[in-house]
Amino acid sequence: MTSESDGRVGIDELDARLIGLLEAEPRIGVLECSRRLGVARGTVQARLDKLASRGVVRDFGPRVDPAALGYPVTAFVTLELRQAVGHVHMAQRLARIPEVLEAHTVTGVGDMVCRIVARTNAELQGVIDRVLASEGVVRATTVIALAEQIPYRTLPLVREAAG
Amino acid sequence: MTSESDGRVGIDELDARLIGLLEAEPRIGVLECSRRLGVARGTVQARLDKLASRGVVRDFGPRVDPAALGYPVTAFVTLELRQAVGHVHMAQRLARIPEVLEAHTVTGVGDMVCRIVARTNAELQGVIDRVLASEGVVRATTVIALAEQIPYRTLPLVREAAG
DNA sequence: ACTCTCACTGGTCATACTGACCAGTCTACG
DNA sequence: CGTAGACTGGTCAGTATGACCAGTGAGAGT
Repeated sequence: MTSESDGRVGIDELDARLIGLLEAEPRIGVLECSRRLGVARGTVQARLDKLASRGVVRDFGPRVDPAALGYPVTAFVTLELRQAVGHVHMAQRLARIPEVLEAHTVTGVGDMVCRIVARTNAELQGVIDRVLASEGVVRATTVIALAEQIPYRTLPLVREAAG
Repeated sequence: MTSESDGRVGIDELDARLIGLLEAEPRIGVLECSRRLGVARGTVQARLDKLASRGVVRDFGPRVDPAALGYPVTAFVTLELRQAVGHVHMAQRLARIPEVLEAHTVTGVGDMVCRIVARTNAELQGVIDRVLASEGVVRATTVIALAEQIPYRTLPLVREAAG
């Protein structure tokens, strides 16, 4: 189970190669993976099962591109909440806005950070308005993402974890 | 092709249900999808092909959970760059740090926002140091994500786009 | 009214992947 | 030294896949 020397279960170099392979070509299937990695099919299957059961690989769901859906504008909004309003309550409100793709509570002056998208810069205003419509927001700071210099990735991290 | 009335190609309600289905249970395959959606298999296949070719569904790659990999700490770092240093150059430097999962150039006083992860809060410092080691960073603001109130999602947006 | 195009249906077909097994080998470890 | 765990290389039946096809219905354009 690739416990290096400590008790932690970690990631194998084979695991990393497997994930990398599936990342690059998700459609190839277990058999082809085993061929390319030079191991038996059962091994690949076992590794995948283990990665899935440990939660390292959550699933193989479709990765939707909001831009292709017609929402090319991305922005990050930092919310400062009135003390009285709980994060959970705020999160529930945000969850009802489809354009809110993600929300975190964070340290610092801002209490929450969320990622929102919109069809246009003009509509972005509308989305922000809906976010702010929730009473309890004392202040909000919005920055618009101009370019995705590094698109979301986990591969380097996986390789790093594999050692 | 689901052009509502304007020239734009959009998303169908069937498309949305299909994506939702695959999001919930990615392993079921085309045939099972067709059964659950009550349409012919060829239709599902055609829809999927179209969604893929239009880029709405980028791929079905493995979704890796950094926390399960041993990196439970997430933080957002806002970088203010010296004018002389180009974003591209900075992005290249950041790309070499595995813990940097994502980076955007943004409007506002900060010039870049990036998402980083670390094994512990202590190691987070190390990661930030590596980010700041890149000359050209005038100032950096870090906020640590305490909780993921809304995990990254696109389904509501897909449904919204489907109308 | 006619025809064209397009999407969908419901069916077939051969291919080949899947998940389940199994015995045997090798290594690390107590 | 013996055991547990991981990997190999093989088989097996079941079944999904991708590629087809003819026929139908709706909508657009002539």
